[in-house]
Amino acid sequence: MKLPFSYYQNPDVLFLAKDLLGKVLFTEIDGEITAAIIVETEAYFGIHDKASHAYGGKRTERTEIMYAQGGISYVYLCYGIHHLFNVVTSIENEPHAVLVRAVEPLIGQEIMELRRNMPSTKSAISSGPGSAAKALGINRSFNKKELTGEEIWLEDHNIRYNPDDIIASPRVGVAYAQEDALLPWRFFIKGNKYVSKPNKVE
DNA sequence: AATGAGATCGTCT
DNA sequence: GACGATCTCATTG
Repeated sequence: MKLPFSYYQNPDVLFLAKDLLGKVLFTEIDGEITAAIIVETEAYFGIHDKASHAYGGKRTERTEIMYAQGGISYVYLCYGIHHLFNVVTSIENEPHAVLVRAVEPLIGQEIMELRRNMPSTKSAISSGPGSAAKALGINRSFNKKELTGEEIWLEDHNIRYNPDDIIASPRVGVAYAQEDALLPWRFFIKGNKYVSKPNKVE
């Protein structure tokens, strides 16, 4: 059930960003399990991607984890408020990553409702990278965790989408990346209500 | 429905 | 000292 470490070693981050759609992201915190289906992702293409924190081969204390081999989490604080969860992918020294931008609550919805202070029927409960992470209880302490561990992991529940229902569009909030901001490296499930607002076209 | 501003802090220059 | 891979709420731009 749990996705094996080898799954994340795939060097094709664009493939993985699409393939992660439909996979189920679990967290266990103080014995409380929550899980949600990934319905929106973005690929960050290592050192050649102006939108990536690792652009140009930049290595800092924060970005170092992106250079690890795939199968580790990269969680960082954005705008001083939100924790954004990424899946580090590919081989060592190839700092590819996939940002999880939206999830559909599956297990432990009552717990997510408490964390987000809203009913799980509202799409805003886990729409957008900051909200999705918060619904699953992901904060900075989840940085650099093995995704095959006991605190955070992914499972394949055999949820499959029709290729026609997977939409590719430009990534959100990366205007500073100039021409790379136009690359269609955001992937989401057509019609899924938890997909985040920007450019939500069908 | 759309727009705008404020919140808030770790990281890097 | 400046700046975000954002979200929410208030206003009506």
